[in-house]
Amino acid sequence: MGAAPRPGLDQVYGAIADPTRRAILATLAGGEENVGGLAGRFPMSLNAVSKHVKVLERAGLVRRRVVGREHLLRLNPAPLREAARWLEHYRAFWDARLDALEALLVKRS
Amino acid sequence: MGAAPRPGLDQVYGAIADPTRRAILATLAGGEENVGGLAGRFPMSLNAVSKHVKVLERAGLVRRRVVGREHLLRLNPAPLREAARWLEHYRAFWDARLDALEALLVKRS
DNA sequence: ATATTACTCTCCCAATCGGTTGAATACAAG
DNA sequence: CTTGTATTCAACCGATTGGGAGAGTAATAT
Repeated sequence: MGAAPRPGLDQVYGAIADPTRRAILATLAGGEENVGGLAGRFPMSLNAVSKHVKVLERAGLVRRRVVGREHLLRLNPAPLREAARWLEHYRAFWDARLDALEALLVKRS
Repeated sequence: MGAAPRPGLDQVYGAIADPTRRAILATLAGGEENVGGLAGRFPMSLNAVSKHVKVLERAGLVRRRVVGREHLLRLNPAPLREAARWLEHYRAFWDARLDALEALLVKRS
C-alpha cells in the first residue's frame, strides 16, 4: 500500500483540479458539443478552451469525434469512476484508522 | 449546475494529483510522523518533502502539531470525503446521462 | 557554551501551466 | 475558385511547480 503508481490517476486528478475543466465536463454531460460551442460559454479564447479539452482528452475523460470540419466532444466518465473508487477506498480506510485512534483515546481518558 | 466554484476542490484535487503526495497521505494513515521520518521514505531532499507537506496542509488534508523541535503531521481526511462526495455525485449523474443516451440509440436502431 | 538535530525560509533552476495572438490546415458554401 | 468557418499548431508570456542548495532558527544533547 505504498506509492501506488496507478497509471492515469495523476492525469485524472490533475484534470479535474481546474474549475474550467470541471465546468467543461459538466457542460458535456448535457450532450455532445463542438469546441466552438463549448468556447462560447467561457470567458476565454477558443484556443484556451481547445487546450483544456486536450488536457481532458489526455486524462481519458473526453472523447473526440471529427465530423466534417467540426470536432464533437463526448464525455467518457469511466476514468472518473476509477478515480472515485480509489478515493473512496482510501477515504474509508483513513476514516477507520482515525475512528480507531479516537476510540482508543476516549477509552484512556 | 454550471461552474460550481466549490472552495477547496481545486486544492484537494491538485494535491492528490501528485504521486509523492498520495504516498505521503498513505504513510500518514499509519499514524503521526515528523517531517524527517517522512522524508526518509522518499528519494528526494527533506526540503522537497517539506514543500509537499505544505501543499497538503493548504488543501486541509494534513494538520501539523509542533512539539519541541519536531513537527508531527497528522492526516485529516475530511476534505477528501468532500471531494469523494462531489466526484461520486457527478459520476453518477454522468453515467445516468450516458445510459439514457445509449438506451435512446438502441431504441432507434 | 557548543554541537547536533529538526526544521523552515530564501533563492535558484528548468519545466509545466493557463492564457494570449497569429499563422496554418481542412472543410463548406457562394 | 474564393470566402468564410472550425479548429489545431506554434510561439510567446507571466505565474506556478517540483526539485535542489544554502542560510537561518529553534530546541535538544553533550
